[in-house]
Amino acid sequence: MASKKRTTIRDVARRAQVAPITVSRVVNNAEYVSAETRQRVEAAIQELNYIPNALAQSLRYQKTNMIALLVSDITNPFWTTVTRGVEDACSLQNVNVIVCNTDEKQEKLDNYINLLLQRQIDGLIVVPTEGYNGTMLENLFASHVPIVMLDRTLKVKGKGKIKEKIKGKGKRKGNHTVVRSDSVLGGYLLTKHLLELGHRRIMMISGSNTLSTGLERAEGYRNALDEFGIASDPELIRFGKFTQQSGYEITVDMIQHIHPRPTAILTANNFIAVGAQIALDEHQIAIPNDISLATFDEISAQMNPRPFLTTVVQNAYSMGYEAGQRLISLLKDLDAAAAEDIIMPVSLIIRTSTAPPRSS
Amino acid sequence: MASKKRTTIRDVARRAQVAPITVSRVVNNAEYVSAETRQRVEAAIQELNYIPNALAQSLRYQKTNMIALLVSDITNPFWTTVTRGVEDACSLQNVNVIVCNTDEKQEKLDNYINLLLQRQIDGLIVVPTEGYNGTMLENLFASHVPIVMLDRTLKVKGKGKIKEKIKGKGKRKGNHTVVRSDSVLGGYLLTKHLLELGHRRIMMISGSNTLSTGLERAEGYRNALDEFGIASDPELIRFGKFTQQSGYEITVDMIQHIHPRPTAILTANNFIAVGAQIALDEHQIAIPNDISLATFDEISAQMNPRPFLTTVVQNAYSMGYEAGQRLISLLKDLDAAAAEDIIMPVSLIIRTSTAPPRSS
DNA sequence: CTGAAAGCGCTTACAG
DNA sequence: CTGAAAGCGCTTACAG
Repeated sequence: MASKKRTTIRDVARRAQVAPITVSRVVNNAEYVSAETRQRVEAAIQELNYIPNALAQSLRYQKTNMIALLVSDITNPFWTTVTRGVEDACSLQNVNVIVCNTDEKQEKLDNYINLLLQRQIDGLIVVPTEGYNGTMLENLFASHVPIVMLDRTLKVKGKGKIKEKIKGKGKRKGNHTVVRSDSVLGGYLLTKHLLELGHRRIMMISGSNTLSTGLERAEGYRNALDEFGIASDPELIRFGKFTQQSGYEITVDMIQHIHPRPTAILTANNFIAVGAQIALDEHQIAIPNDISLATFDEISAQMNPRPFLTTVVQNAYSMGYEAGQRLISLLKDLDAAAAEDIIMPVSLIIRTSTAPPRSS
Repeated sequence: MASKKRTTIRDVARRAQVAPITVSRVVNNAEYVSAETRQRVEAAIQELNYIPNALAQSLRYQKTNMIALLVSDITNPFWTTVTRGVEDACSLQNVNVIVCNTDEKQEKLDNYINLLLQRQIDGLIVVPTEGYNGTMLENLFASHVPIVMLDRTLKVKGKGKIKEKIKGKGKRKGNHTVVRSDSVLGGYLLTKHLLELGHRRIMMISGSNTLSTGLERAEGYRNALDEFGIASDPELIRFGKFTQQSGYEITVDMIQHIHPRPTAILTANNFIAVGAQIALDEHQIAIPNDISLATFDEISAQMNPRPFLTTVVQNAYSMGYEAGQRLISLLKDLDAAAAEDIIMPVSLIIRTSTAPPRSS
């Protein structure tokens, strides 16, 4: 059987007739190495096809130059775009990004965190999973590893430790900061738009009520109703999941059970919107003639080549980029965690899925 | 600023009043450690929240227990399913999988390979990118790192080294094997189905002609035509990319320029099919009344809740699982690379997108 | 059952 | 400009 050993710095040193440390100097093109020696070493590196062992380097440097991005659903185009932003911000600083898909599963998140800590990851960007109540996030916050909480924060019922540690609004210590979109504003803008069109019975189909995004988008909805002096009907606010399935089910349920029917629906993300669309479609309820539909986030271009949904868009790329930058500054100085949360702006795009209600 | 140092085995040893090696024994629950000592050490581990440094372990073991999966497009549900198969096969053996998305870009593939080799990855599962002509794959084959080439092999024009090394059919040495679907058979089955329905002008829209999958699916198509004694019209075979865009463009081009129009289209993957569908739709060409459409791979459930396309399906999950298993056996014994390529079966699912041609 | 020594591959001081 | 020693955190092989 062929030898499995990889070429080491010692092999190169022997071949170039120098000490290992000299090879190291050439590789890291540092300090004074005579042109002649350098050439000899470089030749040896070429000939032996030497690749430095990053494990040994990291062990010595006490730094891996790797950060991880833990996202909840890599198939969502929103997250692939965020990922691109993170990668671009990090590659400028020669930091490598490991992308891990938690698939909205707490065990996966916990496994990854554990694995990454073992592998001495320099820092983490974490999108917590729905309804998270695992233990690793707490461990993580207890560690000195810099963290950026992305998009969502956890809202735990009761005053758990995690809540305190994770909320972090205005907090001045700890090893993390938060980068997220202005969900409250987004919910407000969408609702206000519908109210201004004349809608009075507006249904909010949100995601998980264990996630800040789910709660805050509903909060913005309520704020707008308040502003217009409309009492919010509890029947018209539903929490579920941020999935197509959930959007579909809640919409069907609404169609069957809520009378009079709302004249507009507001969904808390793109997947929910698609589910709602399918349900409305199946029941021959026309958008916007019979019901208006507005949503957070764009539908993927593939599923929806000609966008027609009125939407609040988050700038996914910028959000990723900011998160990457912030984590890198934490890497350099953990105290930077004290800095304010980064709250990304959102903007309303009005398209043809929203119109005045028929009755008005 | 808070200390960034993580807890080491030495800290634990000090606390538990034992030697570091004893802590190591407890952690790896190996050999004889007295119950009393073990308890003391475990307590110290708990109290200090000790996490072993996998970098140091890997350096010592000369093994990382990590393999990487380099896929061409993580947004394609085919590849997410393959990924799940790889992960399941590997997790049974306590091997961790790093998933990297090359996005069909050669530079990304080369970067990842380089990075992963530096990080001493134990083995790789690689889906080469379209039109690859980089250098890292060659380096990789020159190394002793076990590799599984997945789904596609590279076809380089002329007899390049890479070609020889990668084709590997029946070869008895080297550090890799190939796991792929039976593309020739798939192309044959789809075409035969259309021929049996009475179609005689069948257009094949394939992907890249630098990839085995693109070429072999067209080969199966030609085989079936041969069998039915039909001369293949070069105008009716088109290579492009495995993308929706490419499928769309080629279909539009066909609609505008090819007369008489083919009565059936065969697309080499799901994305091409979606592009073709959209183009046909835009030109009010009905499926299957005006033209039949058959394809490789399923369309994602999201885009297509009620499947109606006649399809050759590859078992993506099994393919991933087999690839994972094969790589793990290579890890244990590189000579296993000598084993035969694994060629996964495909099967034809007939739905409503194919029907006899109108003229017949 | 427990520990001191040596070494995985590299780099940071420190000498020359 | 070049190198010998020491150490990053861990475990193997050898002593006791």
